Amino acid sequence: MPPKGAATPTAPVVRDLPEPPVLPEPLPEPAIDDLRLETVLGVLSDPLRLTIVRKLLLEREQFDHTCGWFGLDRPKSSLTHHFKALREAGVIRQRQYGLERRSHVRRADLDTRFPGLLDLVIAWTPATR
Amino acid sequence: MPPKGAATPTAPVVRDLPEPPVLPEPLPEPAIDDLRLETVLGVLSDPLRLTIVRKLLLEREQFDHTCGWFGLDRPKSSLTHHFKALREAGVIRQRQYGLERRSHVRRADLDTRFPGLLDLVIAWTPATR
DNA sequence: TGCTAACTTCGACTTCACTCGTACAAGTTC
DNA sequence: GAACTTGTACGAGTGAAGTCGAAGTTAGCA
Repeated sequence: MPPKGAATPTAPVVRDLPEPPVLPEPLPEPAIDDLRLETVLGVLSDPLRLTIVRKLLLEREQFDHTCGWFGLDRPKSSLTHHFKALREAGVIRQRQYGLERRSHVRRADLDTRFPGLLDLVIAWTPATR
Repeated sequence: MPPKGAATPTAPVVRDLPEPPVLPEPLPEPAIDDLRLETVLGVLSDPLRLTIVRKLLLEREQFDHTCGWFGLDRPKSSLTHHFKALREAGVIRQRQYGLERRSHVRRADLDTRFPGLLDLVIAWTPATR
């Protein structure tokens, strides 16, 4: 992921950028050494959450995405629940951009602690029934 | 422990049961193409079941093992529950040897469908607390 | 100042999974 | 056949997790 917090010599006067010049702090999440396999597996054992993580991995991972970007047909309160579960298990990182809460997969951390796991998520396809 | 299913010729009357084959048939289990990642992850998200699978993988995998072999400090009915869950998810194969029901990991099937997953189980260690 | 959008928090409901006691079944051994 | 061993089946209790409506919070904006 490219570091975009570098102070540019040209002071930004344009304010409608999708990405603020300073990256917001991530919401509370477990440190890489606190990631637990059983917790990560448990949080990934849900088809909806597998869909979320897989979509994050496949499409434009270099950017964060809002909850609404996924186009999931669930109430917002349900989505909040699942995104929170993913974040507290250490699978995704969430940052607050003004009103929006954007997410991306902690790919480097997961590849370090559980190599190959995200490849299984990418290869996953929903059940056909 | 080797299988001891050899029928003794001193049996007075052969019941109307079929002659036992060399290797007992596996208990009902999903075919390899029916293995579902979300189901396998869900069944492996339990520390006790991770312990069972990891022990099967690490110690003398070439043999089947009975439930009692694991030395788990749980009632038998609880162990039955977990072994059944593992078998129905496709993680282990169980065969009936007389009184005993022996289990081993479906390593080849899992490596084919979910490469790298069992390596994560082997590398897993229980939480220290 | 008030409206809107994006998301959270709360709470209730439901469903599901884990735990385990009890009873039962099937081989083994004496 | 009786006792023992190994494990299953059933069912109840408990707690965790998913679902989602309703109300609240916050940032941007007119």
